[in-house]
Amino acid sequence: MSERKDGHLSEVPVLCMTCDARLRGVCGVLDPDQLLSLARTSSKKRLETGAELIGEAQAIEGYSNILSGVVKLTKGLPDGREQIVGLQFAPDFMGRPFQAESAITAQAATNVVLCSFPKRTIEALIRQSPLLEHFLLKQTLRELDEARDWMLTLGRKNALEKVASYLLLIANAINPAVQPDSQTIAFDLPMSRLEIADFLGLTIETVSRQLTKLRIDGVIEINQNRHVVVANPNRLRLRSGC
Amino acid sequence: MSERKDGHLSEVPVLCMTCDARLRGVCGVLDPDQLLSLARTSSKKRLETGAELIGEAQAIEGYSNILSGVVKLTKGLPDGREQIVGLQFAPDFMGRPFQAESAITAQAATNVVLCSFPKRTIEALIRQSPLLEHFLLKQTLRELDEARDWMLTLGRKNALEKVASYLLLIANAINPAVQPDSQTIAFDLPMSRLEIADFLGLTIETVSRQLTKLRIDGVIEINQNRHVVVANPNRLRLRSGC
DNA sequence: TGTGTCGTTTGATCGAGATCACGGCGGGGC
DNA sequence: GCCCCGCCGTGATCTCGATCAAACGACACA
Repeated sequence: MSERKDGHLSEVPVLCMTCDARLRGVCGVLDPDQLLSLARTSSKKRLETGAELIGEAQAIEGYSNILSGVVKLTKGLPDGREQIVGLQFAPDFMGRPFQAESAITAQAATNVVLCSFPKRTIEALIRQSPLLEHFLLKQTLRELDEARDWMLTLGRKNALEKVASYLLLIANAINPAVQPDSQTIAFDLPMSRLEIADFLGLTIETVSRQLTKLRIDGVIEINQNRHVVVANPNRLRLRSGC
Repeated sequence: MSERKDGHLSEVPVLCMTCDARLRGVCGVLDPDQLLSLARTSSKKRLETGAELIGEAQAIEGYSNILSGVVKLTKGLPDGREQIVGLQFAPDFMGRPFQAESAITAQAATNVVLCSFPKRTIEALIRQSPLLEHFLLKQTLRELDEARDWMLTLGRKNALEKVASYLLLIANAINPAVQPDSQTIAFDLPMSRLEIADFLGLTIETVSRQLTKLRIDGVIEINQNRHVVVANPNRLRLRSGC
């Protein structure tokens, strides 16, 4: 298994032979029998924006490969306050092994296509295949690193730095081909202002104002609310606090 | 391997035969040869409060079992702002497999005793022993859950809720014997006001004021700055936002 | 062409927590 | 004893982001 520069695994274990070309046949983690049993139980699903994959305290029924789109993981307080605690992009593998019920809500932030498997099948495979467990450990460690990075942002950055950090994060996640530092990047925001606010621990008004500030300062361009152009990513990095 | 109610593993793989009785000989994860090679390379270390185990961007040289004390994991911004992104208590296993250099700083928050092993030894063992990797996956998943819980606190709770949440977290971590919900608990804070502030994304003044508020409201007692008595944990829970 | 809704922006005001300032307490060295 | 220094508490003030309020643009639909 090789790694991309950003730490994502570029070759994920094949978890479904019916998945798209990028995932098909890449990895020798599973033997043909195992692949077959997976393929028999897997199913491709399309989710509309906003669809809930699983809610807090619900029983965990399966695991999924994200084939396209963005899934947000959220936690809420009883009074309705919400915090996004993680984002998952293709080709992430989603699921929480060894646990009966979910501690978080998973929801489609964009239209999402995923390939999902029953809990039992995956857990049986984990027991059989140390390589699969190794893969899961690496992905979990990466998610932990990302979560800790984000804790620094949530706890210690101001609103402008948070928004700048968010734009850089999305740019990297969506555009995995690593550019030289100062090259123009353009991308569509996969989330609404409310979702960005819930990710950053801010309100929509503050997010909007900081985006406007970055626009007026000439750091970014925004078209039709969602399309962002960053002429010089270094100027953005300067405003991200690190 | 069995789990305590709070999700910690009560029986960790033996990683050192010279460690204290609680850790010695508990687990069949490693075979006698492996144990022997570990014992040969392991060393017991005592660290004073404030001692740094590893710094950001430093090469990772080893792994450790915490035998006693509390270790804080921090990330900093270039201008000096700091955020604690994790706390580790005995008998946690500390280390970041599969990575050449550390993304965080690890520092003793109290006096700490640990049993440490060279990187090469542990990584060789991981390659040999799927059970050890399984153990690491479970611990990493637990740390990820804890990090995400804390992201909700950092992003969406106010100062009073943060301090109340912190007290509950410490009470549980230090006093792993699970009490009935409403029984009096008492413990020593393992961290200074500055460290608490760096954990909560607040300033020392705000931490101090919220502790005073809880004291005046009769929710907690504080003696000699560090010793805390919570007569009715439910009253604290009510103020923690969840 | 109006009319509704939803997501967003912008303006005005408020307030929680940061910042600045100072004083108290306790432990260690001499 | 005295002084010093690190940690802590508290008061006064300021500021950033929340809150409240209104309007705008895009789109759907009649």
